[in-house]
Amino acid sequence: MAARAPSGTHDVLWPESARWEALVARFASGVERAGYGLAHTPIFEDVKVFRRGIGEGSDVVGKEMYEFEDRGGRTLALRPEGTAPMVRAFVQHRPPLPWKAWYVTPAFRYERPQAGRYRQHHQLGVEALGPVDPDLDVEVIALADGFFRSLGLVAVGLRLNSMGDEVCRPAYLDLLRSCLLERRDQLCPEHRDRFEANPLRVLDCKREECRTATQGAPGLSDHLCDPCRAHFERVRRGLDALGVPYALDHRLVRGFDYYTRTTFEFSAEALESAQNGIGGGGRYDGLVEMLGGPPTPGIGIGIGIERLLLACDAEGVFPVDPVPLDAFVVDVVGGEAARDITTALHRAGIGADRAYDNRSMKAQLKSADRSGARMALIVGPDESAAGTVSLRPLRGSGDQRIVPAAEVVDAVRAAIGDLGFEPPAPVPPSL
RNA sequence: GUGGCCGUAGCUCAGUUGGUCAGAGCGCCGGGAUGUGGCCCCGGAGGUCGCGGGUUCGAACCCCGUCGGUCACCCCA
Repeated sequence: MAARAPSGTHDVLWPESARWEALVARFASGVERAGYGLAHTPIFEDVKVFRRGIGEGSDVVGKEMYEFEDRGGRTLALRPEGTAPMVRAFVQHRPPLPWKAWYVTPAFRYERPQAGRYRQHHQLGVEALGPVDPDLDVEVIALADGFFRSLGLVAVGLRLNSMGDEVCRPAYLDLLRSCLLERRDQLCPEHRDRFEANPLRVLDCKREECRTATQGAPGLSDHLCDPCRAHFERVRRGLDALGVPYALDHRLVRGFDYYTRTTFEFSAEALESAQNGIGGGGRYDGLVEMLGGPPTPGIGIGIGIERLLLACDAEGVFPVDPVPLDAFVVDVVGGEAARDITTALHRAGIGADRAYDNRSMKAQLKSADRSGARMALIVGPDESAAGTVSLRPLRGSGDQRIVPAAEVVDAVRAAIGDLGFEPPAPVPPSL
């Protein structure tokens, strides 16, 4: 049996990997322009980092974590999401507030794979700690919105809700519980006997029974305390002012316990598969304390790279454009010329590849063509004897010509311009 | 964790009611070309038909199991 990647994981090979790089770069330029700095944190953490914040009762902590014990007896877990580790890093280092950071990371969850859902997926995200300012919520949401649009995506929906805080949420939950108790018989079998622990789940249930049973149920956003209501209104006003479209959705419930106040979810409407959530996040004003830090509010968003790319495919946007090589060296007289010329080109900052194993000219030129290189540099018996190289354009227009071997680097550089391409960027001398 | 569908060459797939059914296209390698890629033509390599049992005179084709893939539920990115 041939080895293969574990279930739910996947390899990202060239040229798809180029698209990933471009996506990350696009995100980075957007958020760094807004003052967010890149942070790398370990891929695994003490399992408590996740248990405390995400919540023991959540599916992610309860049954989806990749947990393991290391040789020292520590119980660790591969990160199932990006926020908790970032907050842990904040608690540990206490950078000055406000702390605005972004990340790109794999995330691991033991779930049954399906379209747009993987056991290892990758997320881009930002976290902003310190301010309670609703404009910070607006900033984070607007950054994500702008990022999606910059990719060319059009069919992206944004749903918005408020989870309240420790003041108003408990009271609301009691209200909702009693309401559900009255209509218990109308709920779906799944929730009939288990809405006590997390009644919000019922609002999020997609079954027809629960849908109709909760038709007139109270929405959390209608039962917010004054500070939460004011915060929510200012977030909405900010989004309105910036022209970021959204829909209020009091059924929007997110699976992590740490969320307070503003929560939101971006979905790709162009995706026909079930998993169309491309980004989600919200405020977590109690999370820093849960992880042992001083009371510090915060807000963040996580964006799924795989799903985002699927959404781009569905809309036919954000295509890959791999950077082509400048030259491909064809050497049919032993290979020493290929070795020397490609190295000289590399040292000069010019992209060059070559054929190996002394194959036929036809085969080498075929490789040259497939490589996408802009020109072939041919060294055959004639050139070898004359101390020259034949420069044959493969892309663009131009005639084949013969140049002295000693001047091949300059000739290639000149030819790049002649063929109408951008000149190669200068490279550090060490390369 | 539960359920539907699927599992034939590197890739996409044909394979009629079980009896030359081990194939095609693409890709790959080589040749046609007097040293010159892309198009075309010719040839070649490559598969214990996921694996293990069973039924049968005979199974890629039927049955059971198993592994893998895929989609959906759940949940999330």
